[in-house]
Amino acid sequence: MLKYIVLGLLSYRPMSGYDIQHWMGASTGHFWHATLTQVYTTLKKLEAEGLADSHIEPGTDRPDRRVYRLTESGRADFKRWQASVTTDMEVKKDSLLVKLFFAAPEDVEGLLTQLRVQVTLHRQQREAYERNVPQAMMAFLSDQPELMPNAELWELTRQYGIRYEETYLEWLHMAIQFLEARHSSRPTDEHKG
Amino acid sequence: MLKYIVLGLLSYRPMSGYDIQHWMGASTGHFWHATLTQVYTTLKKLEAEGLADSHIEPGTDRPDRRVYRLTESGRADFKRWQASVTTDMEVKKDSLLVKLFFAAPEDVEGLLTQLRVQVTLHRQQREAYERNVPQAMMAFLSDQPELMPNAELWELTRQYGIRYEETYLEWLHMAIQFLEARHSSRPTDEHKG
DNA sequence: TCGCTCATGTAATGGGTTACATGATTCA
DNA sequence: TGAATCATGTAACCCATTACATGAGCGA
Repeated sequence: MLKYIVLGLLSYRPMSGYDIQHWMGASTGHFWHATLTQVYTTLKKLEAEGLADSHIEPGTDRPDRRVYRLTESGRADFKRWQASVTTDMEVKKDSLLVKLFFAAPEDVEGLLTQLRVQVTLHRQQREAYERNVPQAMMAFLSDQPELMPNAELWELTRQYGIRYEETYLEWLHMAIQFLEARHSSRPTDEHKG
Repeated sequence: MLKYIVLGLLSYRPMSGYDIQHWMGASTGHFWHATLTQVYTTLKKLEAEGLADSHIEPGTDRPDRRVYRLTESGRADFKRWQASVTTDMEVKKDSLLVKLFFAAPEDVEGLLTQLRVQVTLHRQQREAYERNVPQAMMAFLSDQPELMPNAELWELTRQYGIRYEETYLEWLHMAIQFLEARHSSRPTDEHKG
């Protein structure tokens, strides 16, 4: 799958591995990410498969860059993938839910701590979608104004991110309220006889 | 991570690999899943690490089963994990969003097809949370009524699943409406939630 | 001086999927 | 008769993470 994000970014313009990692973080980062290592190995594989080619761009006061460009074959492969209909739903793995599911029901305090930390994290994530992501999109567009029509699609995925975080936060509040209510209705051992 | 789902299920009662796969599908299936192969290899590793032990239960008219049971060490390891606070947010990878992000803006028809298929899939998923998941929980509880207090936590994760699917569906409708409007005034099939 | 950004990669390991291999019983 | 359920596993492969290795320039 990372293959297609890399092909997708290269379909906009030629890029180095470093560029790809950078723009991936700013654009698809909230629904797909990868480490730099993975990007470099993916690019190497794409070149071996003939879907991209590369050349070295010497840097004057910066390190040399290996810049990759889509080949015709690469562009065709990407279009073929775009046209294929996605019919499988991948499970969104979430270790917080695993923890909650298998928690000891009597350890309400521990659970509440976990959930409150998540509230902070998901708020930060929502902030990022509202501030950083639009900024990154603008930065990209100022380099390539011809991608303006694509920005509408980017915006749809950003809307998804915002809605997702809002739902997560609402659910967290609900869960916290529920557990708090349970907790206070259960007196501690000291009061029992 | 699968390690902890397996430990979690074994903390309820001793089980075979087949059992674990079965109950995982019915319980944590919507936020974590695994193939049978993976379950068997995970169990083997748990036994090698001394976190579980196993014995063969001969089957009379069915195949023999290798039943695993948590060791003290396994129970301690699981508790340690439960107490550790989850502070990293894992990115929920979604190839549909990748496709949407990198789509050709002029191919509105292709996009609409993709999105409409997703509506069907996510409706099915929502149905599953509303019908199959509660049934599976009941089935498990009828075997082990003492897990009744845990069922409240299971229910919280189910609520998460329902909310997630509803948000996804709302977002899909929004995206479809948006693209239809852009595309001009071509009437299409209905898609009500 | 410390940390960040720029810039490239290899090696080892771990996690997960697919294919392969086997075989009885039950139900439509 | 054919599919589903029950039940176990190995081998090969692919994908992803972490650690390792290098090194210049810039701003606080």
